[in-house]
Amino acid sequence: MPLARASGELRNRIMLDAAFVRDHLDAVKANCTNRNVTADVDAVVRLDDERKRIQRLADETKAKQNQITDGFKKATPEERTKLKEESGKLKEQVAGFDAQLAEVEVKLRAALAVIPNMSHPNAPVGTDSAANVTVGEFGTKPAFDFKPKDHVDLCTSLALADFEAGTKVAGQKFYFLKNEGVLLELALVQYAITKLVAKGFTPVITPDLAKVDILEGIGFMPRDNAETRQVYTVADTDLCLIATAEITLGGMLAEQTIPEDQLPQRYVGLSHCFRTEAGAAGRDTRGIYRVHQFTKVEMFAFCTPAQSDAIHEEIRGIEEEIFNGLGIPFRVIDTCTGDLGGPAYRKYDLEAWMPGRGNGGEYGEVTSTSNCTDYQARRLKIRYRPKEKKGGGLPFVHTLNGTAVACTRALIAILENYQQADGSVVVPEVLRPWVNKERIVAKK
RNA sequence: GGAGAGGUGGCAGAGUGGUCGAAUGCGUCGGUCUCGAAAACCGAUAUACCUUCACGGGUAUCGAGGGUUCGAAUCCCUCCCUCUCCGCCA
Repeated sequence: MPLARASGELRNRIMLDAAFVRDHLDAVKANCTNRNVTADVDAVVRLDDERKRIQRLADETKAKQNQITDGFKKATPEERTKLKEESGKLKEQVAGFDAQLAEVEVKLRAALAVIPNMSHPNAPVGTDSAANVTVGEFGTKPAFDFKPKDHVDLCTSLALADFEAGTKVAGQKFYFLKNEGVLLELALVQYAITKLVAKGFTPVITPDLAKVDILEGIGFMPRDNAETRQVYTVADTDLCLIATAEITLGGMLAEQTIPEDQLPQRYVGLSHCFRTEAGAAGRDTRGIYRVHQFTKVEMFAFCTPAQSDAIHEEIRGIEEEIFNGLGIPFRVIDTCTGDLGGPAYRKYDLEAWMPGRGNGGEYGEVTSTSNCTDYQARRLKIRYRPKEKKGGGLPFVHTLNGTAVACTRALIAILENYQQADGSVVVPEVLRPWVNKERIVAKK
């Protein structure tokens, strides 16, 4: 099968950052420090200067060529021979400049690629998760008068999942869902999508694979070496298994210009998610907390810069509503700068209480919502056409994403919080229309 | 997978080697007219990058990449995509 080519449009995507870096050099450097990222910011300016220099030379040479062409028609035969000769020389020069330009652009792109997005002024500053701030707590942790089981025991005793079969068929960290495990997953999907459609989100089922260019535009690094790569690549193609529908939903509008009056656009996408979990070997090996494949309902929004802060709060509110609706206790974390990753400008995590986790229960991340401002839009070339025309180019949209329901993690929280002394699990009320029972009991 | 047709500006749609960044229509914006509106008329209306304090100037772009030529939307090659028909299949 032939490899699909990267489109020319996408190829130059990261170039556009250079001017911003140049204009905010100190702020960008400080941000890298806050984010605990080592990046040669000065190299960007240096390489950008070089790029401009070469481009000017190339453009001037091309202009000369065009002049020759313009004068060709009224030239005498002798003059024409001369002009052809001259044009040939210029052509060689242009080829040289273009080659240099391509080389510098590759370097510039590489230098820009490691620079993270700027950070929200209110995001807590800190280099690791210790600096994260809890900004809200919801629900009441269940008080058990028995020793609560973890989700692995519950899955096994209630026959909701088969981990051995998963390992046999696909390897460690794969699983089969069975019985009410299946019904619960489907119910969670229905619950989330139904709720979001009612809120005006457009439902989408996305591809489970996407091209490397799209992954990179969203901020993933599929070209990393196999040891550190977070996504699966498909051999002999330029495709990856997606790690989240954020990838496909964001890519959906790549290279488009959207009229301002069509913003914001809110989508709710359903997909499978595939993660190599490179670097997580040995961690969370039990059960379905950290797996290579799971199902997720994801929110995604495209909007103007003026709208993104409010939509971020809106998405966070929806995530809270979903977990409040499920009756699961959780807390909300305002992620600190060092923990934001590359694309996020600000990020909130919802951490659900998981009574079976660790020693006597622990919080575990169940959702995450990020405002990526124009970081992804620049790379994917998603612009909007403002109502009021102003000078200088079309601005980029802002993109936001947020988990509605990550099925495996939600499943853990449900099973562990809703378990009963007799080993059964009560089905959260909002899921009963789809599960069709109030309680999951052991099979005979 | 096979055969055919086609990919041009916000949209529709001309353009088959030389002022073509691109006719025309529609749309949009501004103006005239009007008490106001419609209609009519006049004008403006692609994007990116480089350059300039600014006016402006330059380069590139007609699906993508490469080639022929002094010169390519127009000719040649490769690829991608869309449509129609056939085959196959959930």
